[in-house]
Amino acid sequence: MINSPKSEADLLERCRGIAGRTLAELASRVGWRVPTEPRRAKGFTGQLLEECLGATAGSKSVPDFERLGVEMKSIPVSATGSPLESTYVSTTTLVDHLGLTWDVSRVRKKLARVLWVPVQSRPIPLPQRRVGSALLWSPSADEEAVLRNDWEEHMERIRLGMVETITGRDGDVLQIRPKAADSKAQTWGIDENGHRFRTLPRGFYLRPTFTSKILRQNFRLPG
Amino acid sequence: MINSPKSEADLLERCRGIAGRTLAELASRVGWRVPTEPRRAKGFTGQLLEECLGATAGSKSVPDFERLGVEMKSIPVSATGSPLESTYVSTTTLVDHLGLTWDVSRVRKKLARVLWVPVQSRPIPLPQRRVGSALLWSPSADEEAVLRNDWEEHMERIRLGMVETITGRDGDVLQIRPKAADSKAQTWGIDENGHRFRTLPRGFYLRPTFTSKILRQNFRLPG
DNA sequence: AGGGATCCATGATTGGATCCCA
DNA sequence: TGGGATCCAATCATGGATCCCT
Repeated sequence: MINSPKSEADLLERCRGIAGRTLAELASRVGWRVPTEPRRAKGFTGQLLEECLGATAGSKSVPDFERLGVEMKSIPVSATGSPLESTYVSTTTLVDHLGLTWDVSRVRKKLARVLWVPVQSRPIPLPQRRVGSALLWSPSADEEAVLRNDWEEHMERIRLGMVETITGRDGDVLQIRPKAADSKAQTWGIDENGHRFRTLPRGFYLRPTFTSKILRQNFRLPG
Repeated sequence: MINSPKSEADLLERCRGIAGRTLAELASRVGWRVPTEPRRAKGFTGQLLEECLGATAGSKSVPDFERLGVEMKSIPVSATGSPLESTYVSTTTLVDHLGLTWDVSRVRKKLARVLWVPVQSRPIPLPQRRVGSALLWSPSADEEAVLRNDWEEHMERIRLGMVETITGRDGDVLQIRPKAADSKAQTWGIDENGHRFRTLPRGFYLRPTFTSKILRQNFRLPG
C-alpha cells in the first residue's frame, strides 16, 4: 500500500506518473495480476488506479482521498477520448429521506471535487489499455444547477413512493439505474401509502454526454 | 391551382387552415390521390403542402413563395415533435465556384426566410399523418454563424478538389450528402489537379439536431 | 438536373442486468 | 450492502442510397 497524497499538487504529480502507462505495467508495479475475462474485470481498473495513487477509502462512504476531499473516478474512453459508459456516483436512498436535501446529499458531496482519470476501453484488451491525463474538476454553477434539478426531481418521485416508475431515461444528466448483483436483489423502499416494500437497489449515474462535456471542455478534444 | 399568398400574415393564416388536418383530407381538397407505397411517396407531402398553400416555384431555383421571399420546408416529426429526418436545402455546386461566397450562396438565400411546417411521420400511415403548427423563421446571428462556418469548410474542400473525401459526418449542422437518383448518377466535379471528372451529385442537408432546436425554441416542446 | 424529400441497413448508443471485493 | 464499475441485447440515430415530378 502506497502512502496517500499530501496535496492536490502531489496527487496530480502522481497522475502524471501513471499517464501513458498500460494497466499491465501499473499492475506489475503493485504486484497485481490482470483479470483475463472481461466480465470478471468490472471495477478492476478503478481499484488498480486507487492503489497506484494511494487512495484511502476502500468501500467506506468517504472520499477516495479523504484528507484532500477528492473523489477519484476512472472513466472508460474510446480511441477518440469519448466516454463509453455512464459513471456511477452513489447508491440511491430509498427510505429515510427526512431532511435530505441537495445540499447534504451524497451526490453533491461526491461530485464537489473529482479527479477524472480517462482510461482506454473497448475494443482494447484490458492489459494494453493506457491511462490518460487526469483532470481535477468541480462543477460549474451551470453544471451544479442541472445536477441539482435532476436530483430533486428523482428524489421527489421517490418521496411520492414512485421509485418503480423511474427508468434510465429520466434525468438530463443524472440517471437512476439498478445497482445490484442482479435483478433479483432486494432492498427496502417506501410505497405510495408510506409502507415499506421490497424493491431493486438503485444508484445514481452520470450520462456519458455530461462527462464527455467535462473532458472536452478541459482538453479541447475533437468532435 | 390556388392563388399565392399576399403577405406573411396571409401565409400564416393559410397554415392555420391546414394545421391539424390529415394528408388524406388535404389531398381530397385539391383532388389528389395519396400514394400507398411509402417508398413511392418521397416528396409527396412537401408537394401537397405547396399546392395547398399556393406556392409558386415548382422546380425553379426561386423561393416557394416568390413574392414573399419565403421558402417552405415540410419537416417529418415523431409523435413528440422531434424531426425524424435531415432537411434538404439545395444541390451542391461542384464546379465554377469563382466568386461564390456565403453571402451569395444558395444555402444562405434559401434559409434567409423559411416557413417550417411539421408533419407527422413514421410509424403513422401517410394518409393519417397530421399537419402541425407552422413557424416562420430566420436564422439568428449564432445560427447563421455556424451555418456559414460549415458551408465555408465544405466549399473549401470542394475547391481543393477533395469533394470525394466529404462524408455525411462532416459539418456541425450542415451536411453534404448524395442527391441523386442512385449511386451511379454522375455530374461534373473538379479534382485536385483542376481537371473535370465524373462524380456523384451532392446536396446540402440540415441535421435533425439543428431543426429540432429551431422547433423547440419556438414551441417549447418537451425533451 | 433541380426541387420535393424519405428509405432503411448498419453503426452508435444505452439502460437494465450483472460482476468483483471488502 | 456499499464502493469499484462494465456487459451487451435492444433500441436509436444516421448517412449513403433511393424515389417522384417537371
